[in-house]
Amino acid sequence: MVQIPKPAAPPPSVPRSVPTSADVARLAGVSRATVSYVLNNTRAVRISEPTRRRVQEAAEELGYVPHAAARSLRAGHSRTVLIPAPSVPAGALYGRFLDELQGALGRLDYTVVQHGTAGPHGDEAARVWAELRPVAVLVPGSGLGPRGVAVLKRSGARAVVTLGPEAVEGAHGLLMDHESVGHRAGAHLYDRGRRRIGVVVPEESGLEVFSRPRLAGVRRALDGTDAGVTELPLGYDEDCAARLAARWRDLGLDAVFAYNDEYAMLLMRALQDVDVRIPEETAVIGADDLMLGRLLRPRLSTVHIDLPSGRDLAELVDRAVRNPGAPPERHPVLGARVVHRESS
Amino acid sequence: MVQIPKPAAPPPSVPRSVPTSADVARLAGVSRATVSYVLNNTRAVRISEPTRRRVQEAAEELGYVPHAAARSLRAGHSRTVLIPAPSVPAGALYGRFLDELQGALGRLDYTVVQHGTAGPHGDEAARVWAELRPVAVLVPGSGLGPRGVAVLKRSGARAVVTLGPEAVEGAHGLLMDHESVGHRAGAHLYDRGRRRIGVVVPEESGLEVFSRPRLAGVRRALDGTDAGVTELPLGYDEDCAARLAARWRDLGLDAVFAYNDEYAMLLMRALQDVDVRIPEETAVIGADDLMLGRLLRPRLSTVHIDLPSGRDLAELVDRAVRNPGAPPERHPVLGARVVHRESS
DNA sequence: TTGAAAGCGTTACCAC
DNA sequence: GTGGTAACGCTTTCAA
Repeated sequence: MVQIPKPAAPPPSVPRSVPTSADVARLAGVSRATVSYVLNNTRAVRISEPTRRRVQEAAEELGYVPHAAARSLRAGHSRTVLIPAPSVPAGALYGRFLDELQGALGRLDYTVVQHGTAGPHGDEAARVWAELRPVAVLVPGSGLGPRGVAVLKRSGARAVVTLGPEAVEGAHGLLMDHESVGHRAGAHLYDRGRRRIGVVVPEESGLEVFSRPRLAGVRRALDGTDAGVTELPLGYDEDCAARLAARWRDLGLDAVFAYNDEYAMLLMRALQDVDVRIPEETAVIGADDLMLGRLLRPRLSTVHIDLPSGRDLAELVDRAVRNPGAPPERHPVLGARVVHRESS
Repeated sequence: MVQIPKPAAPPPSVPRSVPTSADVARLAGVSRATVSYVLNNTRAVRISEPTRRRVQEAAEELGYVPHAAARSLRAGHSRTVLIPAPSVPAGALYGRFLDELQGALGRLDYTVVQHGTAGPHGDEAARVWAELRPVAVLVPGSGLGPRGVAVLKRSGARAVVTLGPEAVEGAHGLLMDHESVGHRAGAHLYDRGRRRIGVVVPEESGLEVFSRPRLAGVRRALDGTDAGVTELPLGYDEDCAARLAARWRDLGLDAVFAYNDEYAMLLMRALQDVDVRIPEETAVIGADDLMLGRLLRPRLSTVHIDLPSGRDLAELVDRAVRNPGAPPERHPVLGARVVHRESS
């Protein structure tokens, strides 16, 4: 059979295939090099104005769009910052933070890509991420170990930043100190004279990364005092909350740290429905300082967490990319502080 | 100066560059082709077990990870579904929907990429998206016109699906019928005997796409009746809400459709703070049927919106990718219905 | 000022 | 069974 090297004359009315720079060159009557020069505004080479125009018109007419993969393959690097989508429905706080971060990275000329990892987790997922050859990877939550970091770095990632509670070897870290969130909450309740303190632990899987250190923080705050801590598993669901509220008086608690503001709202409502007076009978404190806490009655006390601005984190990434040899930066995210309102 | 073609012996302790399949082949003592066969489990070719093993061990040792860009460049297509991050802080409803969709697409073996477009909007942005050569693009909100769709299709996107309120030429569409959301709310309030109806219109920019049709829907519901509609601009902010509440009695309204549950909560609280009785004095209804509405007192009436499941949308995408010639599917998202609780 | 050609990492088609 | 080789789309030296 004869192999036809190229379809002789593809009817111009049906441009089935995606136009390439070669097509543009052909139409403009120049070489592919010239097309590249014109479309990238290469300063080192001067192209005559008429040629320039012909190329631009040809590109326009064909609807030519450069192929990012081919470009970065040739260049040997990309400016893609990969942010795996958290496997856990993260809170509203994280959502806002992410938006801000995306904007800031965009302004530094990075392309932000959020990758929804369907299957594998942790170090498994790192291999998938590495296939995309990002220049930097920002990993929320925990789950990535030193092995995963190594995989990413070996495949060209110049910066790996974890946003989880603990530092990972080889990676920069924004260390969310959830333990101190719990500590602040526990100390606050203790100072207000509470001694039998409940701590809500969400039943939703994946949230343990945050809830465990928060619980530990409360424990540490009350360690060596006459106060006791009771763990309260709770699903994010009206029924679960109602069931917990139903046995509230048997629990004999005088305060509760409700993991975050959303769980606090859920629990507070359930308690009010069974006539537990807040804060007289039971004090309630949440965390994250969401708007909704201010709208509740009584107004919800909360632990405000000072996340770094998206700009700060974007600059950390940029710094790390520019200087990949530098030792990992570890930024403890401080600034957890109690906002005392009416519920405690 | 003499150009050295290849560094003679890069010290194996410092593998500075990213390992390629050629490196694996070299280490295993086979050709690149064989490496490809082994690592991709190519059925058509049988590779001897010892060779197989050698290749796998070499890949393991080098920490080889295939280069997705090179692969899809060679293959001529990718399985990337691009979802631009909405320029607007979308609500919690959309967030959950997106999570579900990501999972469903992942299960169909697509790679979901959320692209945070920093700068340009609409058809401008389409060019940037097209550079990534996605097999499908899912555009939330409006802003993409027929030109943008054409750009995407010409650069190889086999499916473009818009999630906005109106159909776009050439694109499949999940038509969020926000007009009928407003219509349902308006009709409900009218049926409850309300005649002077306020409609909250968020001041946050970008939300007009949703708020305008919702307002129009209320207007249509009350058209030709003795009821009147008052537009109420409101920023998502306690102060704005307080200012609006302060002049509430001057407005003389007996009902309000608060755009969505979050704005409803904000406004309801502000009204209660100035002793406007709900629902006696003013009925309040929101939209989106968020959990928080059930937790408010009085319980918040709302318009529940039946979004298609992530699985449904994933299947629409898959169908469209498999059969790009098919005419655009237009799915009106129906199922807006009032959930009557206590606030109206 | 423009063109020819090499090469980025991968895979598929043919020979051996 | 295994190994060359070409090609995907792009940029960039080098040469004309």
